[in-house]
Amino acid sequence: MKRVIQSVKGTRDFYPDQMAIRIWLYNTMREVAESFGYQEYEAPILESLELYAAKSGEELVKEQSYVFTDRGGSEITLRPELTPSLARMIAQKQNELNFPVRWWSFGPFWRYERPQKGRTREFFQWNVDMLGVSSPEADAENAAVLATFFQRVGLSPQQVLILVNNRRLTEDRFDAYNIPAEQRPTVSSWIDRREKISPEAWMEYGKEIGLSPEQITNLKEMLADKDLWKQSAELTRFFAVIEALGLREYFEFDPSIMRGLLYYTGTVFEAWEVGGDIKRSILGGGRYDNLTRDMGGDPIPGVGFAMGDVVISLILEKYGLMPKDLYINPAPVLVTVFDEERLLESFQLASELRRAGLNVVCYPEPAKLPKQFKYADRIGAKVTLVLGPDEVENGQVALKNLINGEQVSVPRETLADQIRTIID
RNA sequence: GUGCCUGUAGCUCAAUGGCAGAGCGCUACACUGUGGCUGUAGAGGCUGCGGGUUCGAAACCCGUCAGGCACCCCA
Repeated sequence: MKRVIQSVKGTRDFYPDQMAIRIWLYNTMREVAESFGYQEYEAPILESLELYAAKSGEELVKEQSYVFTDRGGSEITLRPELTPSLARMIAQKQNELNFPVRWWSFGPFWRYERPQKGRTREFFQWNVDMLGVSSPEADAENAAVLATFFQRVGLSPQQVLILVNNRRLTEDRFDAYNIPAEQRPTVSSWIDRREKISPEAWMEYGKEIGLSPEQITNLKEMLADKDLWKQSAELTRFFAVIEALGLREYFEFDPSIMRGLLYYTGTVFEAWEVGGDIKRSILGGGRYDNLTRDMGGDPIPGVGFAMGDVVISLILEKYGLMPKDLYINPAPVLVTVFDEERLLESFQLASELRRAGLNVVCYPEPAKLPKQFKYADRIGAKVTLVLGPDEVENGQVALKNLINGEQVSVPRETLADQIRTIID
């Protein structure tokens, strides 16, 4: 076996087929975001480690980030998420921006973890954020962007759901149950694990982290209360807007949604596949009102979500919603090279047609015609041109329609127009 | 970081201790000025790597590297 140098673990090669899918995803995201008036932006891929130290999850920064020391001795991170960069960009220009700001982005991110189904080390992420207002209506409008995305790609509420909770609501319950602040992260992860382990193991774990029987009973009641959101003014207003936008069926209140990132302060949401065999959140988002302050700016409230390309692709594939035959040959015309003597003539013909506005491939060397026709067929060309001795002599070009197999001899002056009637 | 599974032709895989194979793909010819379809032929292998057991190893054992899946965490 020939030795080919391996690609880096957890990365993906995007051959033209896969690139076509990525571009399709990108275009769909752009169209949906722009329909809500969001503007595209981009942040650096390299950031200082310090940027994440404050508020991203501890594991995300310490265990999962790609960190290296550059030649000047600075600690640099390959960005594991976008929100801190966004907060910095907003904080830097807080006096010039026209709030509320609606921004979106789609780019690469890196996290060092063991690759598995739905998880790679290098992935792309769609980020959609609104900053400058703190209203629950802004939360709802932001979340509506992704429900609209689901609609747009053909995912129904029977296939995917956006589960919503609110940090302040949860905090109120924790207050009521006398759970001390330092214990809350542990309790959150205990709640997170409920679906993953057996009820007995879950109860046992609850005792281990120091919850009293009474607290456990209270928390179980909280998790079972599907109407708890009505006690939250924010969620009540949130769902009213979602209702008005006609997207209510995509949303469901779920008191067990916790979110690991530390910077969320209010409404939080995650999307999950309903069918259940893809056990990974499709996206996560929520309100973060202190992030720009933590970057050294004034406190500017914000809300946003991030969706990775890997899980959404799995979902789209599962439901057969990935568009077929995306890769279309950009050049529908192939000019053959009859032989050595006619090579330059063929190149000139191709150039002539390009000036007439057509995308044209010229076979790059003299080869047997069957080989050239086969190549034309494989790349998906629609017409093939032959410039042989006969054609050169009487100023014509043989034009073969590869779709129906018909071939005609055409004068050079009308060739471009003739081709257009076939490829359109 | 922990556990399980898998590494054989370009790709997908078979061969359960006894001659290393199939399908697809590739090349040539049938068809020297024409693709798809069909037929015939051909090329292509240190069975991931290193060691061990055995008369004999792709297979069994040990090690190692790589990949996949699950946990952890998360997009």
